Amino acid sequence: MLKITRKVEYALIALSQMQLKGNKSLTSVKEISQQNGIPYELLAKTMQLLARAEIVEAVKGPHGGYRLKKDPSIIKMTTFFEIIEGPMGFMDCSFDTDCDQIQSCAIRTPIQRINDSIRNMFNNISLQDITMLS
Amino acid sequence: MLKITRKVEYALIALSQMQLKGNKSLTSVKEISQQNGIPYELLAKTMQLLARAEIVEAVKGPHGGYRLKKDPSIIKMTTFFEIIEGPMGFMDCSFDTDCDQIQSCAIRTPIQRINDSIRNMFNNISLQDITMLS
DNA sequence: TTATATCCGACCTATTTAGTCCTAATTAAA
DNA sequence: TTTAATTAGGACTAAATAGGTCGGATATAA
Ligand code: SF4
Ligand code: SF4
Repeated sequence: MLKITRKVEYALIALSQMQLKGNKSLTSVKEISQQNGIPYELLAKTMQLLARAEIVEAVKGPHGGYRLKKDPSIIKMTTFFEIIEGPMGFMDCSFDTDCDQIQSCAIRTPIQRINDSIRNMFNNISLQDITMLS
Repeated sequence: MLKITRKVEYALIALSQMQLKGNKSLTSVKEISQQNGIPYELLAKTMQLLARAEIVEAVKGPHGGYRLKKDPSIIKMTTFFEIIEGPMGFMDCSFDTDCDQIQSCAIRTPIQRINDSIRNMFNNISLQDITMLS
């Protein structure tokens, strides 16, 4: 419960490694997956999500790979999570309205406040805060 | 991702309802499950966890049920979550040491800080903060 | 032309979450 | 003393999510 997924972890590791190399040079999925013991195909798909969202830029062909496209310091963790995993919410009713109890639910309001606090917290953490290890 | 489970929600709803009735009278699982459209057996098992943890007190037999045993204002949400779902952590390495990358992992430290912030947040929210609707 | 990349969907597997079933044990009340 | 209502708890099944794999397409440097 309340865990991040491997895909998110892998993406963070990848970006962290790319930042180390500087954002001029390209880093391939192969390189990242080998150096960190991450399943190639899964990381590849995750990088594709980041490319679609224009977090990184892809260069195809031999000696291709990815490079950072946006400054990680302006990317919120909330955004990052949702690029990879889709809508994020503490409970179902925070992003869809399918719950039967939604009218009479006694805990919805207080728990929604917690949801907001968490979102708020991740809105104030940037990708840079995690990938720039210190 | 980052969602609470139904068991946690059901437990919160149950406790919320019990608090409304006052902590002298007993509330049965049947009553709670019917009034809130919650699966009886699942709620029953969840209440048993709370009883073992002495959050509530059980009374068997006809007209039996549960009543609050501890003051909800002194129970941290962290504790509550872990009673129901077991060890809570943002990633695997925050409560077990089985991850292969644990030595070389570039993101462990910064992400551990986030984990600590979340724990800290839930250490400062009491059960009462959620079950006493306002 | 070939080898090396990303791209992308379909698929499979494992794990976790959610829900069900069945059989005690306890006890108030008929 | 029997019956019905309640909690206790294990075994099981079903559904949803997470994690991982495969195959083929597209682009491009050498
Ligand atoms: S309405 Fe209540 S029970 Fe339904 S998802 Fe929201 S918090 Fe949970
Ligand atoms: S060591 Fe790194 S990869 Fe492993 S669980 Fe911890 S954060 Fe995730």
